[in-house]
Amino acid sequence: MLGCLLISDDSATPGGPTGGVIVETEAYAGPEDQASHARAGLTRRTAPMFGAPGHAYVYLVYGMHSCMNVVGDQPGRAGAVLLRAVEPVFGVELMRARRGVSVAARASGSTQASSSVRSAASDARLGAGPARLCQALGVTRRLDGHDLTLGAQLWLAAPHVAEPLPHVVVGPRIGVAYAGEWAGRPWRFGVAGSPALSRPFPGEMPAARVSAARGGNAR
DNA sequence: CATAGGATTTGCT
DNA sequence: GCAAATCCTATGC
Repeated sequence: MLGCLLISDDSATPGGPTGGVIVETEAYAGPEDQASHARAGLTRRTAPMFGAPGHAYVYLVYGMHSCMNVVGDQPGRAGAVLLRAVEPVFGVELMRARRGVSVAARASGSTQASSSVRSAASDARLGAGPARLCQALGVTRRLDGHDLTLGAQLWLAAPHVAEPLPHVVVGPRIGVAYAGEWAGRPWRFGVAGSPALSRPFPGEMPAARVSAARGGNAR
C-alpha cells in the first residue's frame, strides 16, 4: 500500500475531503503473532481483523488515540496492515485544523518567510504517526469495520501507473517489545526519504544529519 | 467484578 | 530523556 492514496471524505466529519500518500506501514499476522491484537483470538474488538479483506480495523490505544489498519487476509484468517504515516496531499488546511495549530509553529512565525518555511515543514508531519494520521484524516472507531472498497467516507486509491515505485526501507515494528521473538520481525515498511515517516528506520540517517552531511552548517 | 497495561503523542526537564 | 494523559480490552478470580 506504500504509495497509495488514502482519502477521507465523510459527511459525519464535515469540512471537505482530505487525502495523503501512504508512506509507512506495518504488517500484523494472526493469533500466532504475539505482537498482533489477533493474539487474543476472535473477540468483539478484533472481529474486523478476522473479517473480509479491504475493510478497516480501527482501534483505540492508550485511552486516547485511534489507529487504523487495512484488513488483508481472507475471512477467518486474521491479518492486517497498520497505516503508520501519510504525506498530506490535499485538504491540508483541514488536516491542520483537526490536528490543532502547534504552539511551536504559531510562535515561530515572526517573518513571512520563516513562518511559511516552518509551516511547510510541520504540514509534512501532520500524518507522521499512526495516531496523527487518524486525527488528520478524521478517522475514528466510527469507521471500525468500514468497507474501504466502496469509495465513500474512507477509501484507498492506487498510485498513477506512471508513478515510479517507491524505494522501500524495512525495519522492526514499533512499540511491540513485549512480543518476544515476534518483536524483531522486520515487518515495518517505509518510503525511503519521506519527510512524513513517524521516525527514522534503523541505520537510516536522520534528516537533520543528512543536511549536515551534504555540507550544511551543522552548528 | 477488579485490574493491568497498551501497535502514541506531547510537553517539560 | 521521562512521564502524563486517559479508556477500553482482555484476563483472572
